[in-house]
Amino acid sequence: MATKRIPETTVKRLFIYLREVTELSEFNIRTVSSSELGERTNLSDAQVRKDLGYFGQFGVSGSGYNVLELKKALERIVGKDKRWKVALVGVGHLGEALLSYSGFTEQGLDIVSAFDVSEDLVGASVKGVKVESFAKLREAVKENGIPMAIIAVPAGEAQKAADVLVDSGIKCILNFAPVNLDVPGKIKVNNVDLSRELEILAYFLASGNGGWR
Amino acid sequence: MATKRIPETTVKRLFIYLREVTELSEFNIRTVSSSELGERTNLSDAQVRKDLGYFGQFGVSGSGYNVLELKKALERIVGKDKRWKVALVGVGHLGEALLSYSGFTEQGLDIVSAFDVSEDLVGASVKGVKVESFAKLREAVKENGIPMAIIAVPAGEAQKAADVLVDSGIKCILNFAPVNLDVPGKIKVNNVDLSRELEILAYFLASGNGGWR
DNA sequence: TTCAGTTCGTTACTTTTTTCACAAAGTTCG
DNA sequence: CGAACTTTGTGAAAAAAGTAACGAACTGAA
Repeated sequence: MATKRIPETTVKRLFIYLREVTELSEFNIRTVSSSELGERTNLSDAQVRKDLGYFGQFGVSGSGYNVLELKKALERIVGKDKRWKVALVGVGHLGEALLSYSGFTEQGLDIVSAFDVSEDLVGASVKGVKVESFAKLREAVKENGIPMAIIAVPAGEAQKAADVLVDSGIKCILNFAPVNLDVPGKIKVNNVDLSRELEILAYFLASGNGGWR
Repeated sequence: MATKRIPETTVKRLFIYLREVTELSEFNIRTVSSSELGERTNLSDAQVRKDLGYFGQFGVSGSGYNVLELKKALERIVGKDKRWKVALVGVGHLGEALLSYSGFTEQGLDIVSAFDVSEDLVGASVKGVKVESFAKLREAVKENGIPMAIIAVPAGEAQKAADVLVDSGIKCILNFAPVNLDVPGKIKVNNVDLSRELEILAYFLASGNGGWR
């Protein structure tokens, strides 16, 4: 493997593989081949082998991958042996849904504090997390060394939220607001635009819908 | 332009451009150059021109693109001149957040009916949309010719939901459940895995976090 | 009108990502 | 053990995506 650059597309797929081997392990399935894994994930066998190949040799010729071993290896690779603190900015409907979502905790991600501008919300406790005033965001992130944040505020407020987060020393941001955040290059931003995902589907419907995949 | 295949990456960016020109038009800005548009979206000017080039010639040498014209052209291209009916399957926290989200309506996407297995929810009205029994999903989608659906049910129920949707003649699915849905190839699926988006950020933190972008 | 300065549209080039293909390694079964 | 399979890991080939470069078109000022 040496020190080769890992494509981001590969990184994304690692989580898909991990999800799959986790499920296989729950069914006590011992081994899985690259083609089986590919079928289950709609990817080619070659893609699976190449992706895993970036990180070492996990397979056995003739029989495939040991499910438990691969699971452990992937967990180590993606950093699932650690837990991460996350700050949530914006406790509207989406923010609340994110707080309620068990998926984060299961994956080692703990939303440790939530912030909102609404005085009605501040002080309330949503799913065991106390909502604090937006004014305290900067200090809280700084003091607790929280490395990542979720922005779930309206589009108009998102840049302001990002500015405060950047100032507080945040490292990465998951942004749900439909705007392009302007942040320093060293900060990694991941954008999720809920309506755009549906709009893309509408585009395919509109454009004669024929032949994808 | 002729009949050239449009890369999906380009399609995704069209929505980013559209968002930007919409904002520019609200500020009564008349023209925008590919480099300005690129700066605002963190893309290269060449990228902008190339993407738009797939669909025709919208620019004027020496001055750039007419904002209003480009906006209209993009709206037509992405099908925003139409409205789309959407079915929502699963009215948990996330489903509720999606129903409350104004972004969909603004973008021409109308969640016209919602379905859930919980008897407590059925009959209730969430944001003006009546929650119906999951048992009625098939018929409702069929009768109303609803072309797309959102799956916002727990992972364990997602495949079942997808099966019913496929059977009812759905064309596209936006899937929030962290599973790979097994559906016929003619059905377009878009997956959004909320926790994975955060996990990817955690991966970058874990992996020495140096040098992206 | 002319000229210097912009900016597009497009083709050629570069880089990245995916797929192919096959030797080497491991398995299974008689 | 040996023969017939299976399956990996990995370079080489192909495809896709992104960048660079440049002629042509347009603008605006002198």
